[in-house]
Amino acid sequence: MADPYDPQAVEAKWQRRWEEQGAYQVDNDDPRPSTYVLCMYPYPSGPAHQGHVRNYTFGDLLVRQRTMQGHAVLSPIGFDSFGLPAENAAIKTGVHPREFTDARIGELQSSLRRLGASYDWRREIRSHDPRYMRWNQLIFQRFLDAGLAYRKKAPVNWCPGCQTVLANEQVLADGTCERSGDLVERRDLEQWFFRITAYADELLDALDAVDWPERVKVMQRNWIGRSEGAEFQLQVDGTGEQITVFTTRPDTGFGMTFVVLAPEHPLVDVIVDDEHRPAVEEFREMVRRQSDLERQAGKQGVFTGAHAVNPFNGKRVPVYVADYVLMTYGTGAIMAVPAEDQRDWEFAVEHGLDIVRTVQPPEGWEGEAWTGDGPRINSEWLDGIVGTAEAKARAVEWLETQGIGKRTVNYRLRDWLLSRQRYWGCPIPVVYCPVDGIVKVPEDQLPVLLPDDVEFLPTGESPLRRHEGFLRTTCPVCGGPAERETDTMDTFVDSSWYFLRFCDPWTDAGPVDAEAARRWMPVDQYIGGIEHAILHLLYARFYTRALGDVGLAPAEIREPFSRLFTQGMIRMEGSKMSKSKGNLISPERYFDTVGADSLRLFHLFVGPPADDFDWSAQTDEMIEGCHRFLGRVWRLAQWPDAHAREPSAEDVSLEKAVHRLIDKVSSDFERWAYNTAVAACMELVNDAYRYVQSAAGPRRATLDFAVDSLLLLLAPMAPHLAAELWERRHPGEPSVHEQPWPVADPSMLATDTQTMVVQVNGKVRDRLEVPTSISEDDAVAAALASPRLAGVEPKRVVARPPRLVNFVV
RNA sequence: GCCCGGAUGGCGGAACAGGCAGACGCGAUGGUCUCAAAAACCAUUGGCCGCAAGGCCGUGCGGGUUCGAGUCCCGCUCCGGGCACCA
Repeated sequence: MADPYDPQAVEAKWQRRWEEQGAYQVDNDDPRPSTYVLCMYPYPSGPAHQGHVRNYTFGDLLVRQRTMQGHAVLSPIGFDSFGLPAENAAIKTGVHPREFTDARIGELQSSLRRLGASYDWRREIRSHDPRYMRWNQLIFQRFLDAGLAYRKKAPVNWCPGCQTVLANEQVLADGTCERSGDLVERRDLEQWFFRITAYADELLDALDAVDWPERVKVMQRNWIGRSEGAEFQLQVDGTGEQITVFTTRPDTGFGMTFVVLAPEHPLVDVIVDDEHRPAVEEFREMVRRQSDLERQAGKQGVFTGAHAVNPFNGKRVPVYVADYVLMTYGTGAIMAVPAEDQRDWEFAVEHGLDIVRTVQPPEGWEGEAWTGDGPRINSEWLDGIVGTAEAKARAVEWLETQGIGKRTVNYRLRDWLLSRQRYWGCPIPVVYCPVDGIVKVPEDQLPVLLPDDVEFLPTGESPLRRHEGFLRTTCPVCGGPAERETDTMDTFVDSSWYFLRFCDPWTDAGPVDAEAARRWMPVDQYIGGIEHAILHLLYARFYTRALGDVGLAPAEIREPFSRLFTQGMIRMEGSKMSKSKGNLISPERYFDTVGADSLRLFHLFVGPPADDFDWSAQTDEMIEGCHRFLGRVWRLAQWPDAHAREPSAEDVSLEKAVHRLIDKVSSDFERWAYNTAVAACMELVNDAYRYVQSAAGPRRATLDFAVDSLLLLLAPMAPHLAAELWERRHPGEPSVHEQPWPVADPSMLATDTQTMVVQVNGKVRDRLEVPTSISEDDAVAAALASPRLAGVEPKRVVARPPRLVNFVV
């Protein structure tokens, strides 16, 4: 009898061998057709968690299968190694973020190797590697040259306790600082931005062509938030001032009964009259102190004392300042049409302002704004028009002929604020000179490195700010004293182009080698968590285009990821699995017991890869079940006795089942149905056990075909076990992963007979075994002959041979 | 509030194109082997009625289309996610 299945021994052996052989290293001049499979590179938080296991199991399956299918598969890995947790750890423990991060990377690497994931480790990238930082900084400077990076004053989250700016993610839902608990304020500070809005249209339109999950596309579309409308000018009564407003409903202009400016709008100061100035000032001050959350609480506002003229009907309307109008969208000013906008309606009711309907609402509609379609009323030359689209077009045309407005498009998307007042990130490579202003650090001095001799204190302020050696420098232009930029880049910058660097991570000539990028890009399959549906994926799409447009990458590569798969999240009792919640279940304990193959198989089997799943009390038992299955494969593959004989009906039947399995697993892999692929393999093993234990016993050739096929199919799923069993069965031959992916013989896919359902009025009355090729007449005759249908006199017959016959009585 | 998903046995899930609901696994029950246990193997396992043959009910709820609906349509309920005063 064969030795028992010892996953630890088998897995260690094959992991060592793959490592020694460089099994999944691929060269850029590899003659085979190219495939680029990429899992989102991880933030190194320590040993892998189950979310990593899931992600890298899916990726590894694809890498191994495509390799067996004859492709040169680029499968790189790296680490998104800048970020706040390392800095927080430094503040807490005094360990330098670099030391901390390198240790976490070591742990995660070990987990990935023990999982049996196959990478070209020669191409590894770490965001905090000076060789990567150099190019990060060069890209920034080229963007600066091209006007794609700029600096401007922007409202930011300011924590008075920590004396620093916070990222949005660090502000809790109740508007307080996650660290100090202080109420976060808004402050206007100079910040760096990337001009992602310049690409808004292209980023939106190109979504149609990518093979991505529809919900991710929808999220990106909503995030970009394109809305078409018109901008036009209003005269402020008694002054020379004009207010420009943006609206998506120019067709409702006759219903404008007031105008609202955002509290931050620069015209407020100019148009407010003396009587109302104190109240307006007080209101603006109150809004300035409010958090976003408070601001959303209600609709408050005050009258400025000024009036504007509605150009549609020449009427004087009051100008208000209100918190529900945002300076950051459109022009920061609106024409308020309470009858057709619910927010304006509420404000009008609160302040006793006029409401004039310009679209006739349906019968019985009252007490609210009507935003639907309907005949125009109170609108002079628009009266009677029913279609909103037509009315809009007419209104815009009118604004244009009057010379006071034009058709415009607005986006919800804002430019990308990339500065972070943090230490553990890539320094922004500029200096500030009192004479020459913003000056780039000369290219031959890149990268600007982070100084090591810094103190990490719980003040929240970046240590760079207090590091004189870093801060004080000389101006590259005039040689005079200058101050270095102490902000670092958002870590999303690092992850926005790493996939391009993977194509040739060695080149010294620039961030991206054009030839290598042309060979591998775009990524054929990108795999990662749904939590990156918006930011990372949008930034990467922007970066790929911008790099092309500034000449740092081939300009024809626009979309970085042609296919995207977003795996579901692992939850525990309904909440997202994360380290901060302390609910991690380490994969290491499974590696040490049932082995990596069993854990991999579990993740493939537990449910659809795109769905979330709950890690529950039952999960260990299910992993145990996968281990049990692999044990059955282990013993089946080394089944001691089998005979040589002419194939019997049972032999042919098993062989056909194997062909169907090959067909099913292949197509299930393509449609991300790993769970049913595993189930089908289990079913075949069950069949095979019945087969080998039958009275006649197994036929050697049939059993070998079944087992070898099974091992080939399992090779991407349970790679260690498949490799070990294949080697035992085929000593001296190339390994299972070097074999071609099996292909089913179409002539063996068809079955001779199948079950036909006989129904009466749609209810199953009998099941008959019939030839697959049965004719309609024969099917009906066979069904009628069933003793279970005695006395049935059909009024109508629905025959769908060979699946079903239904009699209507 | 708006936009997307989802709801199937005790549990995870399957049913890919409107045609056998519950594949596969977990759990449970019974059996074989064993001094015993573990492991392994075999069998049963949606609910109700029935000795049985068999029958009835059953995919969140209420309608509808169809010979036939988990699947399509209309109206809800609940759960999850995204966006959220975006003019």
